[in-house]
Amino acid sequence: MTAERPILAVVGPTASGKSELGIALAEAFDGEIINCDSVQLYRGLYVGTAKVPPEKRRGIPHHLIDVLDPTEHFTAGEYARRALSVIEEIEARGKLAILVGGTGFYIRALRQPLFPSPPTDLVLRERLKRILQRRGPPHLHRMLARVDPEAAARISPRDWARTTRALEYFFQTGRRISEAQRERPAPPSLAHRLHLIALNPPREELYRRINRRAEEMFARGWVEEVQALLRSGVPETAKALQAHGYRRIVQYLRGEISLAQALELTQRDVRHYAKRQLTWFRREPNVIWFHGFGDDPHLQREVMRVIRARWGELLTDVENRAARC
RNA sequence: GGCCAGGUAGCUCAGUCGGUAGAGCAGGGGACUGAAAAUCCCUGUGUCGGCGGUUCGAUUCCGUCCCUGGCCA
Repeated sequence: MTAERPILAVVGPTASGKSELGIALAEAFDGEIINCDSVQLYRGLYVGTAKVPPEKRRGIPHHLIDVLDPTEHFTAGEYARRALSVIEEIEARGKLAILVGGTGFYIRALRQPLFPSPPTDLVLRERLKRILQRRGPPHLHRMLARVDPEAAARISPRDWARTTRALEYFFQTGRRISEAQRERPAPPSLAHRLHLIALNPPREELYRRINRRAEEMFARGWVEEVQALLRSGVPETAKALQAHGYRRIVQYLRGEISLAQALELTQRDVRHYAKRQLTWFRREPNVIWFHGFGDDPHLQREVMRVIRARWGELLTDVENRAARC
């Protein structure tokens, strides 16, 4: 069996150097980058998102970045559709598609499509949210148990996010989500060509980087960015403002916590998140792990070596071509 | 130097009327089917400051020493 042209995804915990590695790979193999980070999709959030600014992209096209307003609602299903069409465009140009980002759920939704579902009914969601606030998660869970016992059995009574989703689906369609979830469509034909380049740096060093990066972001005007967003009319409840740090700064601006607490809580939130990301990617198929940071030139060379060994003849090898001339 | 209050898990502390101890946070592991930077689940052996004494048995009582904080000189 002959190898097929790969689609790469640079994944791993936040602050592990995915963006740098992605750009290095795009330069080496004539690629374009597709963002796979649920927050970098939003415009107006810069200080706290670690987006690579356009002037540092070294001419590499970046897709699905800054494509949503902070108030816009977005889903993994929508991401999968858009990423799929971007991948097709990139490959039609004869380029290598490189997904870069830490949102594992989006990659999974791309590889293994979600069951068919109507788009989120935000009015219904708001109603359920009010019930949740008044009566608490177990009450919602009891509602679910009445209409979809199977789903309720699988979802923890305190897991209000999944409970809400299951109820939403039921009220929108009259069907049980536990049945619908079995009806996953066939994966897109390119799914099996997707290979994850996963970064797993030393944990202590990763946490040090996360802590330091959060401090720098505060020093670079993170609070001011949030104030500007709020002033421009973005509500505190906007999805984009629920991202790490952003939510803590909103709490700070409301006087609920001190600035020092906002920083500490942000650092902790991000560390927890990094750990969850690692848990997620450990479960994914088609993963090649690398133990280090993506901005480390040694690691970059190692990744390129592995890619060449595996798909060399299928890729446009910019570096080797240059060497031959 | 004197008096007082403390020294128990990485941190903050609870507790044992004497039978070798447990919470929160941190840390670790896991789940994840259209909010995913979301949401949820599991996970606690540590010379109970050191050394002596009393006791069948001391982290707990007594003595002493060391350390930290406060007040007084």
